[in-house]
Amino acid sequence: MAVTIKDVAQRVGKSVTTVSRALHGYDDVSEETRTLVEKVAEEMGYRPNTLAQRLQKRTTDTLGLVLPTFGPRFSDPFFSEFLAGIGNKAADFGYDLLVSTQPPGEREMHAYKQAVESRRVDGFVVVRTRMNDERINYLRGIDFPFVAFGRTHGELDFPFVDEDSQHGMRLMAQHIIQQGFHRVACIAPEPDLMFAKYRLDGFREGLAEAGGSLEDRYLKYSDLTQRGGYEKANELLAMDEPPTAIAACNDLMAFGAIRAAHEQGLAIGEEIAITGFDDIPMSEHFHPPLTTVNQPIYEIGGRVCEMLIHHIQGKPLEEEQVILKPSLVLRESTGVETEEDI
Amino acid sequence: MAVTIKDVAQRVGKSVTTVSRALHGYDDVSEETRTLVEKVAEEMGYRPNTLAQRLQKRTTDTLGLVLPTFGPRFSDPFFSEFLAGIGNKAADFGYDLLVSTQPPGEREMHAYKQAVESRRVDGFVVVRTRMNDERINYLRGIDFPFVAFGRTHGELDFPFVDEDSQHGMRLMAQHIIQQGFHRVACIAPEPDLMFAKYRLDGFREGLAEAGGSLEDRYLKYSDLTQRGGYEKANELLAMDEPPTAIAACNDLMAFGAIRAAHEQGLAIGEEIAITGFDDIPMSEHFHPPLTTVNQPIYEIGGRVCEMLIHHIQGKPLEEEQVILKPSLVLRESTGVETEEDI
DNA sequence: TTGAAAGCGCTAACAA
DNA sequence: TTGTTAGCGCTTTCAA
Repeated sequence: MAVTIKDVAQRVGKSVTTVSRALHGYDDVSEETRTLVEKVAEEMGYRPNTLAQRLQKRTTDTLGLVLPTFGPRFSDPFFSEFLAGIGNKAADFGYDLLVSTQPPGEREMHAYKQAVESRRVDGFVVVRTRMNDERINYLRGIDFPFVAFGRTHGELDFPFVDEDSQHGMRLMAQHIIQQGFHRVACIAPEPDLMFAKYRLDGFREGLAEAGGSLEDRYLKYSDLTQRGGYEKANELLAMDEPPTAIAACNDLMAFGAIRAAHEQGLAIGEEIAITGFDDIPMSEHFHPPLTTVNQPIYEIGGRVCEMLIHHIQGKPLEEEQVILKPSLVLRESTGVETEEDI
Repeated sequence: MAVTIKDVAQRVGKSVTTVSRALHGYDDVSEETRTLVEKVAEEMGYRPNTLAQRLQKRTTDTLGLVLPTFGPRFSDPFFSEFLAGIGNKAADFGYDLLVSTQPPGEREMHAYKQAVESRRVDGFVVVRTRMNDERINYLRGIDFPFVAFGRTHGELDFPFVDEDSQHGMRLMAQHIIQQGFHRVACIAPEPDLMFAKYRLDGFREGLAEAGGSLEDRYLKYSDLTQRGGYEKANELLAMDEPPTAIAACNDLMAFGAIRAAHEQGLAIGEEIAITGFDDIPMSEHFHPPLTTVNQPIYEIGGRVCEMLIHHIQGKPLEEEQVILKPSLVLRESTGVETEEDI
C-alpha cells in the first residue's frame, strides 16, 4: 500500500496539516519541522496522491484533445507531431493530456460534452478548425477554456494560434508561375475546413498577382490523405489538357499526386510541378523532395498548450491570437535544385 | 457550478446514499425511487464527478503510454496508428489514456516511476521492447500491471502481443531471392531493440534456406527514420559491389532507401529490390509501392489495451501471450506487378 | 427499502 | 508555529 500524508504525519509526530504545509513550502512552519518532514517523507517514499489533490483543488490538471480523424487507420504524421508538441509541454506544467480520436460529427461532439460534463478536463485544444465550428460554438457557449489551432469563419473572439496559410499559398502560387508552370491545378480539402478557404483564397490571389488564374476544371476536392491526392491527381492528369502544376493543400495529398505523376511517366519538377503544405519530416525525404510551406507543428503544439494552461489558470495571455508567418521550402518537386543534387 | 449527487438527493428528498444506489442499479432500491431518481438526475444534468469516483474506488481508470521517441520532430505514422488503436479501445472501457513521449533512458524511466508513485495510472502499455528492458524489469519488479507490444530477451513471464517478425522476415528473404535478387543487404535498427534481433535472425534464416547469406559488409544499422534509411542506403550503393536488394526493417527506412536508389537512377523493382516492414498506410502509396510485411497496428493496439484492462481488473486473460502470424504484402518495389499496373 | 456515518487522501480556514 | 475541523464528491458498510 502506498504511503500517505497521514503515515508521514504519524512518523513525524505532527499533524497532517503541518506536514502538508511543510511540504508545500509555507512559511508558517518552523525550519526544524520542515527539514524533518522533508527527510521523513523522502525516506518513506511519500508521493502525494494526485487524484486526491485534484479533487480537493477542484481541478483535473488535464487537457483534452480530440483528434478529428476519419477511419481507424489514421496515421497522419501531422497529428503525431502536434500531439508530441502538446504532450511534452503539458508535462512541463504538470498537466496530463487526454487524447481520443473521433470523426467529425455527433460522436465527436459527444466526446467533448462527455469530457466537460464529467469534469475530466480543464480545457481543450481544438485542432483543424471548421468554417462554422460546432466544437468552438459549444465551448464558447458554456465558457469553457480552450485554445484553437486555426481560425473560424465567424467572430474571432477566442484564443488561437494559426499560420497565415493564405499568405503561404500566395507565395506558393507565385513560385509555381515563376518556375514556368502555367496550367495550374489545386487539390483542396473539403471546403468546410477553415484552412481550405485560406489556402485556396491565397492560391488564387497569388496566381492573379502573377497574371494567372485557377480554372474551375483544375480545382479538385479531396480528403487530405495520400490516397485522395492520388485519385484526384489521376483525374487531373487524365484530362485532355492536363495541368502542368498541381498544388496540394497538404503534404500527404502531394505525395499521392507525385505517385500519380510518376506512374504517368512524368518528370516531376520538369514536366510537372507538385507542391504541398505542412513540411512534415517526410517531405524532405520524398522522391523527389517536396516543395512545400513550412509549419513548425511541434512548436505550434507547444505554444497552443501553453496558452491554454495560462488561460485555465487565469493568467493573462500576452497574445490571445497568434498568426505565424509561413515560409516556403523550395525543393525539387518544382524544379528547384537542392544541395544534395549539386 | 456543476450539479452533484447531493443536489439530486435534495431535490428528490432522499439521501445521497439512496441516489447513488439507484443510479448504480442496485436492487435494494424501490422501483419507484429508482425511476424518480433517474428522471431527476437526467433533468438536472447530473454527471458523477469522475475524480471523486476514482479517489473513492482507489483506481485511476487511466492507462499510461510513454512513446520512446528520439527528438521532438517525431512523426512516426506507426505510433499514431498504434495510439489510436489503444485510445479508442480504452475509451470503450471508460479508461483514459495518458500519453507522453520520452527518449529511451533516464528521463523515460523517470516518467514511469513518476506515474507509478503518484498513482496516476493503473497500468502501462510498453511499446517497442528492448533486449533487456529496464521498463519491464521495473514494472515486473514492483508487480505493476502492464502489457507489452513485443517480447524481451530474458524470461518471458509477462503478458504481451507480438508479431512473429522472425517468420515475416524469413518469408521476405525468400521472396527477394525468388525474385532474382542475390546480393542482399539489410538495414536494421539498433540491436538493442528486440524486434531488430527477430527480424535480422529471420532474414538470415530465410536467406540461408534459399541458399544465400547476409554478408557483414551488407549489414547496416540505423535509427528507424527515413533519413537514417537514406543515409545507410547511400553507403551501400556507394560500395564497389553494391547490393541488388535492400531489406529495411521498417517502412520508414525503406522509404529513405528508395529515395537513395532513385537518386542513383536505379530502376526500383528491376535493378534493385527494396523492402520494408509494418505496412503503414503510406507504403501502398509510395513510388513505387513498397513490398513489406503487414502488421495490423491499429488492431494490435486495441488488443494490447484490452488485455491490459482485463489484467488490471483481475480478469483472467484467455491468452496471456499472443504471437501473430505476419503476412507478406507484395508490391512493385520487388518487381511484383500490382493491379494498378496491369 | 432507506439513511447515517465513515472514509478515500488531500488542502485550507480558523483557532489556539 | 501548530492542530482542529471541515469539506472536495463519491461509495459503501452497517444499522434501522
